[in-house]
Amino acid sequence: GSVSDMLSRPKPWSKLTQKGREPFIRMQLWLNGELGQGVLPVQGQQQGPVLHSVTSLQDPLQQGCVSSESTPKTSASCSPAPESPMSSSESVKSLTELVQQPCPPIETSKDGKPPEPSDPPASDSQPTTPLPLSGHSALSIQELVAMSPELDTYGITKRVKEVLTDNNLGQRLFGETILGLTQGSVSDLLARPKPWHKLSLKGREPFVRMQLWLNDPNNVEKLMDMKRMEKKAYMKRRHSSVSDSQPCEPPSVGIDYSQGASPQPQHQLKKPRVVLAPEEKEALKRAYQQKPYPSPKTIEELATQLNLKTSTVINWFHNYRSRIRRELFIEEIQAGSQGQAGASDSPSARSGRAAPGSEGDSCDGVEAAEGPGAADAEESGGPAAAAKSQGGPAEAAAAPEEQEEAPRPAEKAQPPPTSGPPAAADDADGEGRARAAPAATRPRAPRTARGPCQTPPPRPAAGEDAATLSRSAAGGGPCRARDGADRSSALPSTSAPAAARRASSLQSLFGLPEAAGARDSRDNPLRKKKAANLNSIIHRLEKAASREEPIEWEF
DNA sequence: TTGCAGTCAATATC
DNA sequence: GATATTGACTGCAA
Repeated sequence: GSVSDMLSRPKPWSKLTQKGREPFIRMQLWLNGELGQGVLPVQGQQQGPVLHSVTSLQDPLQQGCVSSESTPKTSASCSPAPESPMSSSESVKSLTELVQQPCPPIETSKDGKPPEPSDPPASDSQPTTPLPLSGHSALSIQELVAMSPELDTYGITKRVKEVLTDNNLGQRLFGETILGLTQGSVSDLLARPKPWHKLSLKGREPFVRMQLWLNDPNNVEKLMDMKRMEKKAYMKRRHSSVSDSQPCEPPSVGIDYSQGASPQPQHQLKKPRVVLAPEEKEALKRAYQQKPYPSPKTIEELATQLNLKTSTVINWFHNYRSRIRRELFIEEIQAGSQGQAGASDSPSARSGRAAPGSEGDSCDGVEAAEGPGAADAEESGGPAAAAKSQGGPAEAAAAPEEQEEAPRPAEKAQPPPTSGPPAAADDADGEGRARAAPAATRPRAPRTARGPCQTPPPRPAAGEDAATLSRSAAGGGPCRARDGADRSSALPSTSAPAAARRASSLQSLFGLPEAAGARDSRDNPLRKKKAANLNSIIHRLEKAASREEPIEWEF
C-alpha cells in the first residue's frame, strides 16, 4: 500500500523528511543498479548490499533527478573520496565503517575541494576556501549523512577536541576548513553535541565530517598545513597592506579575513548587538519558569517591563528553550556515563537508549531527577536565585497565589497532580502581580509593575499573563518551586515512551532521593534549567492533550 | 503562524 | 589569541 501510494503520489523532494526520502534513495539506487540485493540497512548494521558510497549515490541521483550542480568542478574529482574506499557494494555498514574506521579520508573538504580553484598550493594564501564542501562534495556528504548509521556524537566531539588540543589546532581553523562552520558554532558543537537521533540531516553533517576527519590518517597534517598557509597568507597580506595603504581586498575566501586586518568600514551600519543585563536575564528566566511559552501578550508585557524589543524577548525565549534542551541532554549523558560504569562514553548511543523517544523523555528523566526539589532548590536556594533579593520573602508571600496561577498547578508542594491543566493559574495572576515590578525593572525598565496587570487570559497556557510572569520576574519566586512539581506530574506521561525509561523517569520525577540528593551543588543552575524544561514539556503535553484529555493523564 | 534547528557573528571570558 | 556565550537570523515543518 505504501509503495503504491508512493509511486502514484510521490511528494516533492523538498517536502520529504529524512525518513520520507529514504524510499526514494532506495529506488534511485535500485534504478541505478546499485541496490543489489537485499535491503538497504539503513540503520546500519547489517551489511547490506550496496550503496557504494554516497558519492556514488550522488551521481546517480544527480543524473536522474537532481538538478544539477552544473559543476562538478574539478574538485569533483576529488570527491571520490568518500566512496573510494569502499567500493562497490557496501551497505550502510560500509558507511559505518567509512565513518568509523580509518579509511581514506574523505576529504571532502579540505583538500578535496579546495583544490579546485584555489589550490595553488602554495600560492597562497588564501588558503582557503573555507568551506570544504562545495558542490559535488557537498552533496556527497549529504548523501553520506543520509545513509550514515548512528554515530556517537559525544564520542566524536570528544575525540576531535582531543586531537585539536593535542595538536594545538584551533577551532576556527578546524571549523572553517573541515566543517565549514564558524568558530562559535564549532565551540558550541564540541561542547554540547546533540545526540544523533535528535539531529536533523543538516545537523548531522558536521558530525559525519568530523568522523571522516578523524578517520583521515593525515588529518592533523593537513590542518597543520592549512595553518601554515594561513599564517603565511596573513603575513603576506599584512606586509603588503602595510606597505601599500590598504590593499585590502576582501580576500575572497576565507579564513583570514576574520582577523586580519580588514577594517571593514561599512560595518558601521551594523546594528549593535543587544546585551541583556543580568537582571534582565534573571527576569526573563523567571518568566520562563512561569511560562516557557509565553503568549504574545505576555511577551509584549515582558518587553515593556524590561524595556526590550519584543523580538528580543521572543528570541530570548527561543534560544533559551533550545539551549536548555541541549544542556539537559548533555547532563543526561554525563550522568549516564558516570552512572553507567562509564564504560561507554558514547552519549549518543546512550542517549539513544536512555531517551530514545522524545526529548521529552530524556529531559524528563533528568529533570525529574532534580525535579521537585531541584526546582525549588534552585530558585530559592540556588545560587542565582539566592542572589535575588526578591526571592526570599517575596516568594514566600507569593507562594499561595502562585500556586494557582501557575500554569503548572501540579506544583510539587501543594496542589496535587490533580489539577490537570495549568489553566487555573490564570486567575491567580491577578493577585500576584503586585509585586511584579521590581525585579524586572531595574535597569532600563522603568515601568515596573504595571500593577495588576491584565486579567488573565482564558487559556491555561496562554492564560498566564504577564502579570504572573512579571511577578515572578520581579519577585522571582514562588512559582518556580511549583514548576518542579508540576512538571513532574506532567512529564511522565509525556515522554514516557518506553516503559523502562518511564520508570526511571518517574523515579526521578518524583525526586527520588538518589537523584536529587546526588546532584551536587553545581547542578543548581542545571536544575533550574531542568525545571524550566519541565515546564516546557508540560506545556507541550498540555497543548497536545488539548484540554480535553488532561484527565487521562495519570502520573 | 509558531516553534525549532542550525548558524552566524559580536562579545565575553579565559 | 583561543574559546565560550549568546542575541539574532534563516529555513523548515507542522
